Amino acid sequence: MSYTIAEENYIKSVYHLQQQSGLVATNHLAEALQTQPASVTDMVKKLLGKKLVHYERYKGVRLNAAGKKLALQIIRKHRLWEYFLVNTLEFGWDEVHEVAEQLEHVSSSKLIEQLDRFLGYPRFDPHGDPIPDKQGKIAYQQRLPLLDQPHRTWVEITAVGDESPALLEMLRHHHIQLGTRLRILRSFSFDGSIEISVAEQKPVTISHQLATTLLVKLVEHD
Amino acid sequence: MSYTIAEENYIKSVYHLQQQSGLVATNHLAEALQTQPASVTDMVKKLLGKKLVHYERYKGVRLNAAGKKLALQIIRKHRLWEYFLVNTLEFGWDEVHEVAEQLEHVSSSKLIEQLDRFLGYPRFDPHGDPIPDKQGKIAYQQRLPLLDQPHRTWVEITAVGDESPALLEMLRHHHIQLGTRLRILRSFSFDGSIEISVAEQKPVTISHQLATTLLVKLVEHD
DNA sequence: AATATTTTTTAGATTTGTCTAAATTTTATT
DNA sequence: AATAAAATTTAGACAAATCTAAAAAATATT
Repeated sequence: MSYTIAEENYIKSVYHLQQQSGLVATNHLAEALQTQPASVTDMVKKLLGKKLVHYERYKGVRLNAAGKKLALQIIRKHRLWEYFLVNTLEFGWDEVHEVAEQLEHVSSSKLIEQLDRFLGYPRFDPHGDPIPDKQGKIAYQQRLPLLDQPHRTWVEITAVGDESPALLEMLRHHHIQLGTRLRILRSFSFDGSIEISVAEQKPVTISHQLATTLLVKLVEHD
Repeated sequence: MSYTIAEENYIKSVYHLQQQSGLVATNHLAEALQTQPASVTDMVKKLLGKKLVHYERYKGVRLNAAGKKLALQIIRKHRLWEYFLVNTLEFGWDEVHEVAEQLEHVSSSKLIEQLDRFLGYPRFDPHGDPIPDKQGKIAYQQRLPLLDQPHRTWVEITAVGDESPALLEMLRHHHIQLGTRLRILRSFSFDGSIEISVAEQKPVTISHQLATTLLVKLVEHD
């Protein structure tokens, strides 16, 4: 079976929203999709007819198994294209979202398989979000706030809080990207800035604001 | 200004059909687009409203300057994606058309510019059709039937007659592809087959049927 | 030239996805 | 518990792109 672009966008939005709220409210979905609540009700009924969601009037929507599978396929396509745009076509990460929104609706299983292969089966997109595999399986990874980590513990950057070009510029300046290893050496109570050592280089200081955007996992260091 | 997928498909079809016939007939367009003549009339009126075509009732359509420019942009996207699919993602050339039909409607000038750059600014797609450049300029190349060429004259393959997997298999077997240099050594009247020398290798014989699919340009050989 | 055939257009209907305005249900407040 | 407010659904309408059937124009045939 195949789905329209509008249907795919609804399914993707429901998936993201239900991660937080379980049942997704009509108004919530309407806001996410920049549309009217009445339109949401209409479309949700259609998705119910196509057996992709559970839905009860005045209660809310959530995906059933088929809906989740579809959502993961779409998210897989979206994130693979984002990875492609950043790593192959040298897009800045602030420029990829809109284009990936379009590319994710191109329907060809061979295209996605070959793209995945060409890219080397990446498991995380440029923002650190996991790329579902062909079966929809997601690799999980810790995403702990850097600022919660004890001093001198080695960690690795797994994601960043936003996708602004300003943040990207900042990170480039400090040679920080996904996968970069670092540890906190000390923190300053005056302005909340912290001193870190990036990949065993000499220490640098970064602002509190920058530090809060960084999410990490714990790693053993030798 | 931006256009719907339906509008883009009409513009592309008019472009291809008017190459041959000048003015494009409603029925002709309907057949090419696998739709009803009545639908074509409706859409042509819309394209007229958007100032992309010349149109007179009962006479036919043709693109104006704006329509031609748009058509070339779409064809550029289509052929760049085909090149990408074959050369980067290792698609067989019989598998690319349907996917490129979808990708050509993705709208992002940065995407196309970066793709073009990544591919090395190719001027011909995998079938030998020219890829319009950013300005819509097309590189022309001779496409002479191989069988019309005098014996012992060096030529280079510039295009092939069809895109079947069977032909692709045949060409791979003989190490013939776009850009391959060869010359006819002799021809056999019995079955129309010809003996050729591919890239100075030892001569091989190919069938008349295969030979007729090959289009070439003349080259100087040293 | 008159008639038949083909091509094209018009008229009216359908589907998809959306909208506004009004009605209904749920939730919050007094 | 009654009422006010918020959320949601229903009803009816609209634009885009298509369709079928009928009418009109152009072309071909006798």
